[in-house]
Amino acid sequence: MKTFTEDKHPYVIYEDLSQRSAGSLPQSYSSPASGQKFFTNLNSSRGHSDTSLEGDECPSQGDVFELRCPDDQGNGTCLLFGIHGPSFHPPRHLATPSCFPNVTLSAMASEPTLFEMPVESVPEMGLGCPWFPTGEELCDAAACMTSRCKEEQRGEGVFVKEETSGEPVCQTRIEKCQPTLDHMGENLAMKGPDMCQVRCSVCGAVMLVNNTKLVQMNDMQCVLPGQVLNASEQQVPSASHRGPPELSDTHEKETFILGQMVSPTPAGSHPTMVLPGPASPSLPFIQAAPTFPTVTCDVPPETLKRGWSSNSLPEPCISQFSQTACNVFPDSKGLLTETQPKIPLERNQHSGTYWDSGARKACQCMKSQCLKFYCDCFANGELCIRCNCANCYNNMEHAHERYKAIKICLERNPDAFQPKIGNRKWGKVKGRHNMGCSCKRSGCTKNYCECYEANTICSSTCKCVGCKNYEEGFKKTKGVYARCKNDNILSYKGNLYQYSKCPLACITSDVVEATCGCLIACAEEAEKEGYTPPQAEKMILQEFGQCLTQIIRYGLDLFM
DNA sequence: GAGTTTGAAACT
DNA sequence: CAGTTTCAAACTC
Repeated sequence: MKTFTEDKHPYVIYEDLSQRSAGSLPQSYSSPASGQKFFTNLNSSRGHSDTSLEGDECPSQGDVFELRCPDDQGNGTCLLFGIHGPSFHPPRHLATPSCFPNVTLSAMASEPTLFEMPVESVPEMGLGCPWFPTGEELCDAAACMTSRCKEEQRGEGVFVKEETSGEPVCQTRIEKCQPTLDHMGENLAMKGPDMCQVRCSVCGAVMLVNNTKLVQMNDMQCVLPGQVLNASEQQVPSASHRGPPELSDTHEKETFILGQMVSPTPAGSHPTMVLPGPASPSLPFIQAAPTFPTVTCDVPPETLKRGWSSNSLPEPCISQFSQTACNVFPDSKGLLTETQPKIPLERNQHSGTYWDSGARKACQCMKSQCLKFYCDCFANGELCIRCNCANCYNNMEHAHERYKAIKICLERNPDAFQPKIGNRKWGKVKGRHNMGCSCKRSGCTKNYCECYEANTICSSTCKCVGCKNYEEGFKKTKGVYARCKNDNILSYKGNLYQYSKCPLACITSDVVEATCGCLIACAEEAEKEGYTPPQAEKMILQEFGQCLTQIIRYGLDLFM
């Protein structure tokens, strides 16, 4: 194992893949950034790469890991695992599907896809961090669960999923659950109707869903091709389902269900179909389930015609899993169709992501295929759902193209999908725009301005001209500074020429005052945020550096 | 709703 | 890296 630092991110790389396969790799390692301990799930007996992170502690902010796990041929498959949280927007990490058979992506995509994991919300589970895929990945997983399968309802809430060959591969049961809590302590059930739990009785795959939102999923491993135990024929499973013996053996020996190691279903017995009660101690994470990116499916359950019952996983979600993404809507005759009416949302309906509780803004991209940052959906890391776009590729039907686009963006800017608004707070407004704006005509007082649109004031990172986007209270107390630091300095251009041709002449008393204003504001902010003196000092120095940079830049501009 | 304006993103 | 083009949202009429 090698640890090194590249850019700001520490990496851990397993170079000797045979070492890992042999099981000699440490069962745990420490984050080079935080010192936190991680456990690697090194169950190599399954015959395929299944490296995952299942530690008793969660990754911390800033941790980025790169793991290599071998595929069946022993080739190293690169897995990037980045943790940038905690933040409201979950961090992202890249993973190759083959590395995570437990989330069944291997059956869904041939290319890596984005994972997301809200590190601050991981509950204490005893066995460590489960994977918390996005709604998108949940769709993938569920699609995997349903791919090659057809659903057949056998009794209320019980479904047998069969391969098209007719051999059952998975049985699930759906039951209503008691309200679950997200990491903010909010009651998810308060946000939506019936909460259901979907569990595969064969392998323990678990999803939490409600009528409109698929909330959580755990262990979808039963859907892996060749890894699935035949529920009704466990004693003598067919070769097509058992897969390599070692896979099934492993599967039978160790199955993680809801964060607990449980005994496998006894051979020959009928799989247990009764779910533990919602308050069952065997469901520790349900008590404090983290908030998930949710996928809204707007088809009323009563309109569903087949498959899942009205109090279960809704049909549109299933559709979305296979990426006819919530496009199944009842037509005038009440029949489900694929022609979803595109519903324009109100303008300025805040462009919240699906992390927000509010409605998501629909894009109207015409030429970008929604695979460029022109598209807000794509830029927010979302799939286009109910958008008014044309020739959209920002969906799982074009997962390959989408992945490529994501990859390009990340290559161009590794933080491309990080939220643009930082956590720093200025008065009542939200944080700062990380990149700053470059407005020239709008005065930063219209929604053209990203800072203004995000309800943030412009900062020294902005390159705007004629900025009027500053905090009013600041204007009264801080004088010159209040005119926006950036614009403030720019505004001296005219006067500077009058003084001298020395670049230092740009450091007028006004500029000094403005700079001091910046620093004082920074100090006040640090105080308000409760930063420690070293933190505050660092923050102020950084601010000072930015001010100096601006002064130098504009000074040079003026006298060149 | 069509046309214009705007600024971010993409491109050169 | 700067200038230009493309793009989609915001805005105006």
